[in-house]
Amino acid sequence: MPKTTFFNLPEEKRQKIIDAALEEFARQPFHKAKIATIAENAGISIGSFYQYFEDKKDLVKYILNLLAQKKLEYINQDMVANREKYGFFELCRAITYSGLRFAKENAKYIGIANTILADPSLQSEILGDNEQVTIEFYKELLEIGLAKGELDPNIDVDLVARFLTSLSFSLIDIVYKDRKIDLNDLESGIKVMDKLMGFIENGIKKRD
Amino acid sequence: MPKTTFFNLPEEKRQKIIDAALEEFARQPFHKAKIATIAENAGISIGSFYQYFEDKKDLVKYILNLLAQKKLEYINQDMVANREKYGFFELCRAITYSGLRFAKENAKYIGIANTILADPSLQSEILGDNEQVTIEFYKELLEIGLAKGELDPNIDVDLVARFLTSLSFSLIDIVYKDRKIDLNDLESGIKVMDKLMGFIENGIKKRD
DNA sequence: CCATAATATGAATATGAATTCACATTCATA
DNA sequence: TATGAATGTGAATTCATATTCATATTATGG
Repeated sequence: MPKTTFFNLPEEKRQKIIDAALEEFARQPFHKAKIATIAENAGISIGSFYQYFEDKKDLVKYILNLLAQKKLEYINQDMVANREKYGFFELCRAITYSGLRFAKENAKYIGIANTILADPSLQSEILGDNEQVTIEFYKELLEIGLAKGELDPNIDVDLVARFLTSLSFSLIDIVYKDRKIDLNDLESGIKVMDKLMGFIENGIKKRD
Repeated sequence: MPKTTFFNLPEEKRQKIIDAALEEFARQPFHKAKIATIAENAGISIGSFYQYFEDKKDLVKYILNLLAQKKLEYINQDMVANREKYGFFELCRAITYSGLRFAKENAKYIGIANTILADPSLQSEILGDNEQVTIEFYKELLEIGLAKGELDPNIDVDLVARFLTSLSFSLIDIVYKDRKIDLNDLESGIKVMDKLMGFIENGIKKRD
């Protein structure tokens, strides 16, 4: 957690620091990202940086949390809260779509988590069980879908949940990495998503 | 490329160095991996290391090439050479299966490429178009499948090829990361694979 | 307007490796 | 077995950065 001094800062200055950090971590992996660069781009001195943050890890943790939070804001909270009211595939589509919008609007930053997590020693410490949370969430959706008879009762919930999690990351990857897919044109992104959903739906929906 | 001195080394010693490097790069991302540790575990001096390799990058490139080569050896060369003789899904299964066997037998090392490539500055330099090659390969298989009428003519070859590539990485990921799936029991790995293939087949095969 | 606290600063210091280098050892050949 | 070229060595050097700290500046409230 940043020190209180950081939170005492005027909004604008705080944002400038966050932006500079995002910029740097998007460009470099943790061990190459320079505090000096971040400080310079934020228009503060190195000393000030240490006034605000415990150390580099403190900053990175904070940045990752911000991103996670931001991503959450993209998903339709009503749907999540009332998940029983919606169909499984409907929910899946909505979640995937929100992921897409997030990726589109934060293209520069979605690589950060991956870059950071490439360091096994940071993995456990910083992100921990974030992925696990996603898997659990999908499992819950699958259980609901099964109870409603929407899904093939033979599916292995655990396995499919893992797939869905993995697929959603893949999707982001495809949209993010491929220059072929123009992020400014959400249409094409949606096409990709529909393809993905088609795979899944065909794979696990209940057959008559 | 390692210097000639490296290739003059007795097989055994060379292997020891490679093993030590694999070990270290599997544990640490590029910038944290220590030459000193590699040298020590290989039973050579740091000085010798620089007798054999230009620098750290030189070593990493070499190691990644070795892994890529090794992975290739796992796929059925006959099937690849005579790809027209086999069905699309048959080929997909075989390729995925070989990836699985590779993962099983090299569990420790399959994270290396990912870890290395998390560093954007190494990405282009070291791996470059390795992924592109995979995409192209799948595209070719898809074209053949289309020509034979095995596949839904409406699929977007480019997009599906990207998916297949991404999925194959996901599969490895799932098998690799999840402790739930016991790698010593290839059976369960095959089950995962069949699930995956089911998704794909249902998603893109020709319907009557 | 002063005193004290809070904040800002960047040069100085600490740290952690990569890389070099001067010297030691081994080995192939005469 | 003598010789020097090839190889081996790890302490010393260099370099890049995180972190600290003494000092300056600014804010606060009495």
